[in-house]
Amino acid sequence: MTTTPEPARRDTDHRRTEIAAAARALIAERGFEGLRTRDIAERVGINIATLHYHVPSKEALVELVAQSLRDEFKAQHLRRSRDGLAALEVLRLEFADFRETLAGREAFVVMSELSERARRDPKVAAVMQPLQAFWHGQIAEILARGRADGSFRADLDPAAAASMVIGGMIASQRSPGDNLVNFDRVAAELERAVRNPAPQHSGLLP
Amino acid sequence: MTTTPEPARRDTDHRRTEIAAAARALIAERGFEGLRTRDIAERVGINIATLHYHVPSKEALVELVAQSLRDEFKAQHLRRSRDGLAALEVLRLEFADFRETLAGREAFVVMSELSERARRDPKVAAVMQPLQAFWHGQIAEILARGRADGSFRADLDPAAAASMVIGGMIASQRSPGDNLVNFDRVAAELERAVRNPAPQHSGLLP
DNA sequence: GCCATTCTCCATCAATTGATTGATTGTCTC
DNA sequence: GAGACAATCAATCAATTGATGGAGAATGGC
Repeated sequence: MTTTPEPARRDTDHRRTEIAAAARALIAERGFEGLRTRDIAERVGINIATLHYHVPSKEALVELVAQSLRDEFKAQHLRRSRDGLAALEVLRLEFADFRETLAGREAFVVMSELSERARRDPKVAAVMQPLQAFWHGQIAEILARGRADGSFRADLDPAAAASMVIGGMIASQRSPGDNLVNFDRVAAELERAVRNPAPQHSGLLP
Repeated sequence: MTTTPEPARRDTDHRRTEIAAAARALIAERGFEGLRTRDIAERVGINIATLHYHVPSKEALVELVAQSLRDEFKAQHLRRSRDGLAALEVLRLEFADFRETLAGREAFVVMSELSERARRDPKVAAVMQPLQAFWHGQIAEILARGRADGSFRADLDPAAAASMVIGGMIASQRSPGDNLVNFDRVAAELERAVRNPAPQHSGLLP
């Protein structure tokens, strides 16, 4: 790998992917404060100059990391088909998606870190904000559908409840103890929190 | 202030407070990545060497910031008396407390930043974790009380629901639009999410 | 008045860090 | 094989940054 010089072909995309992966790992370990271009280059097994050849600046590097995370979430979301499922079932798919991200740990930590950074880095915000808006919108839509078909509470505010759902999932990771166990408990509670306590019959209303 | 030399009395505590305040403001503006001891000293109006006289190292400085935030939250929590209030009323006090923190903006951002940093800085974790545990425990207790007296759902999981409440409050700040408006919407939704849809009469149960 | 203590600043260090320069190697095209 | 291009590295720069040493000024106790 490192000793045998790889074929000097046009693998800029490949190198950028490697760099993004190394950067993500380091961000997960030390946060943005501890992120050093040298460390990234070392982990990839290349010279700093080579790193700068593929990614011109640290700013561009952070943007690259944000994009790589966004692409991963997009791909993950598309992996599970939502066709013809009831609102509650789709909500459970969202839980499953997030649970999967949690299991890998790294992606979740990097996402938290990026969300924080997006507060003052417009380039990162430009990547993360649409992602978060999409996520929030998806869940709000699920909740609105469930409210309409009577499976969720009639007094549900879809947008506000979406924040509650997302926030609950994230906050479940701040408690001590096993991460996945905590998540499952909160997910179950979220389900009870949005379900209709007095579900309608499938028929019409007067 | 800067021209007139202040009386060189034993005001180390005062200086440390000033330093903590300046550090908090700078963390809110630029995050931990952008936190420079020189900038803090400049904002306080003292020399870097003087800063290091009062706070020996940057590590100690971060710890100081964490402590100052913890003390503020403690003081804020004690300001409102909870005596003799119903569970729902106490929950609303928690909402009011958080809303107050939000209005100041800085404390909320610094808290988020510190929570992130606590992940890999044991000294920060030692300050922040008990604080978060206390907050979570308080809310879980309120929820358990409300469940017991029938004002909250009977199938409530207090610990999980506490994560949901805290997470919802925090997540309300990630949505676009006015922060306080978003918070109020989510707080109202959280209230509906935990309330008992079929409240008992005030009498006994068989 | 004298001295210890506290607080402050000027000057400076040593290390770190993002970035660049110039040269080298291998591959593809013609 | 000559030229163009992609990819890589060793060496180095300039700026930043946390931290220190030593000296000066104000205060309080005696």
